[in-house]
Amino acid sequence: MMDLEGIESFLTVAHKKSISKAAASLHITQPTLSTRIRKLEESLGYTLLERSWEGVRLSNQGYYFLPYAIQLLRELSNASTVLTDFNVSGYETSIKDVTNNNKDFKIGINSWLAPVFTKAIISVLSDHFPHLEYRFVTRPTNIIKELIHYDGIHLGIYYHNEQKTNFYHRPLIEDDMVLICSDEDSAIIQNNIDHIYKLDKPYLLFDNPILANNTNLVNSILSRLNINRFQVVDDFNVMTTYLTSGKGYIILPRTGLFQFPNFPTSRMKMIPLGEQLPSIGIHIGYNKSTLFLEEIKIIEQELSTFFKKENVS
Amino acid sequence: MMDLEGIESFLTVAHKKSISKAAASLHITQPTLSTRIRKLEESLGYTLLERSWEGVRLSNQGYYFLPYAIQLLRELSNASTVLTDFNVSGYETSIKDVTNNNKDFKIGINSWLAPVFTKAIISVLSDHFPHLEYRFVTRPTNIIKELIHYDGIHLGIYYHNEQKTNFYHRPLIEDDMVLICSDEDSAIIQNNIDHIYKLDKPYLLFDNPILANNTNLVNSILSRLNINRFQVVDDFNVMTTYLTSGKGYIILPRTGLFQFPNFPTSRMKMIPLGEQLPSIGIHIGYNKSTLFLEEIKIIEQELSTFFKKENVS
DNA sequence: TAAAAATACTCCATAGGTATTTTAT
DNA sequence: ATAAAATACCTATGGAGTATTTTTA
Repeated sequence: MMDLEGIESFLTVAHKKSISKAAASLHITQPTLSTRIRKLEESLGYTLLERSWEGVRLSNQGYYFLPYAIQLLRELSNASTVLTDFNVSGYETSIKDVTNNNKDFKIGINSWLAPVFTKAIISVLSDHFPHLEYRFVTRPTNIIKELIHYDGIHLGIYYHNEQKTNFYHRPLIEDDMVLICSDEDSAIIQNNIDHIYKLDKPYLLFDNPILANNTNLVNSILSRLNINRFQVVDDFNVMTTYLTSGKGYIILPRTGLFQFPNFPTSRMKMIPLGEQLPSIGIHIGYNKSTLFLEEIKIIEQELSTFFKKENVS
Repeated sequence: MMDLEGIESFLTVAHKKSISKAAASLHITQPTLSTRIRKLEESLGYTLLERSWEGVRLSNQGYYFLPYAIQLLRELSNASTVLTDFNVSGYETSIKDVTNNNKDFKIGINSWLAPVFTKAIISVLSDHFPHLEYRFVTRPTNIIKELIHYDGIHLGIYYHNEQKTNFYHRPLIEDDMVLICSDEDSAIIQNNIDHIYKLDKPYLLFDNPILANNTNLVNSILSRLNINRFQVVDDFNVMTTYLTSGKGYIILPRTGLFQFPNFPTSRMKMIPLGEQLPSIGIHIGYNKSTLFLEEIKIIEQELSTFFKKENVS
């Protein structure tokens, strides 16, 4: 199994651009570090370094892996910072609220769906359970699903994807896909996605975690539209800049529009794709053995009737 | 050093609520799992489980740690999904763009600062280097700093914090802090933060990564304003819902306002704090030995003059 | 040929297993 | 008394070191 020390070592090698030098700075021998890195590469299944007599340089995969390596290690230390450093700084009584979530009702929501559902949920809860303590956990779909499985949250709302669930879940509403592009480009496309080849622009592709959570969906869109050129983007704000600068176009669930600051703007157009692409389901899921079954039932029911009346705008 | 297997094991224990049962499902013996978990607790520095004769349950820290454990493991598998699964699905030539970032100019920007800087940077680059291939990397401040250090990006823009840097960096602009609250609450506060005690509402506190990246800043705000009650929030959209529902207030750098969808709205007010709280610097940083020094110099210069003219709105 | 990484081989630290004890109700 | 976790002790795998070989400009 993989060791975090191997990942730390990889970072040092990336910085020193040499296994020998990195080994020296880590106070271990060169062969030790050499095998450590090779072990890491083996357990990952791809090569991180390109070796040469002058030292090493990162491979494409190594470059892609680098931010994940850093983030992964920092996630650990961030959690520990809150749990250790913070609790000693004189806020013992109050800062406990950060971590004292043992008995709160915890609602997990996919990040893109937060603006759609939080308001409705808050109002249902204050109507029916005014004294209930609750908290939202906002993460990508797969994390929400795992949090339900591991009892880290009591209720989850997420986009349906290929990943199996071993808890109860059912669809809340169906969301359709829309195409977002600049004003001028929308005139070219004329509501028909088969015209997108006319745009000589890249498809804007969200990087992880979206990409890994929706490999099938992304693949089907790319092949349906014969897309062979794209630009990878890792953030909604950057996406907005690319779109308003006319540097590309993207296909999203309609609910994703809530992520754009100040949508609609004059520089961005939304084209509903209706039947041209399959819709995507938004699901609600929970363990039936949860403590908060009563609360969940009411939320489930209220959200269903709420969305029967008015569509997602 | 910590082992990912220990973290996986912790998740199984969380699910099974018993070390013995988790051990059985992992096909290891109970004492093995017992010591494995204790090793994990020792290296983290806090207790994850509350043991009893009926089994185990998560401690407060265990509950807080759980989403980090999941996210950390999935980060790894997400990176690998893109690097392995994706490359075999018939898009060998095009999907390479996702990972083939070996020679692109990579610009790291703090997530909150992306809407402030990306547009300006894109226009500088298309003016001066129309053929340059570039890419934005949007992460929390500390990740951006580490990415510069490990040569994962060539240029970074981030909020200045206590963490030391071992590369060149200098301030671009100073940002002041603002208080955001509901319309009614702003009438009570009257532009003076010493009146916030009059609001009988929690301070809305961003969870990690913001929290771990700004412990000093957060501590100084909490003690300056004598805040002893707060609500932890992990997402800007959820924050927006809390604010517009009048469920709390928050203090942010002014540039953070760009994160709110549709700001300003009628239900939210911004109160500039001016001299009442210290300002926060926005820095630009890079390794002076980078390949893209020419590009960086011009970006640095253009951004400086750009922000001398017009303030951050 | 020289400077780097890889390989071969030995050794010991530690993770895992078995048997047993402790704990709490 | 029982069902769980913890402890003691032994064993064996694998990570780290030393010495040496391979690689490539």
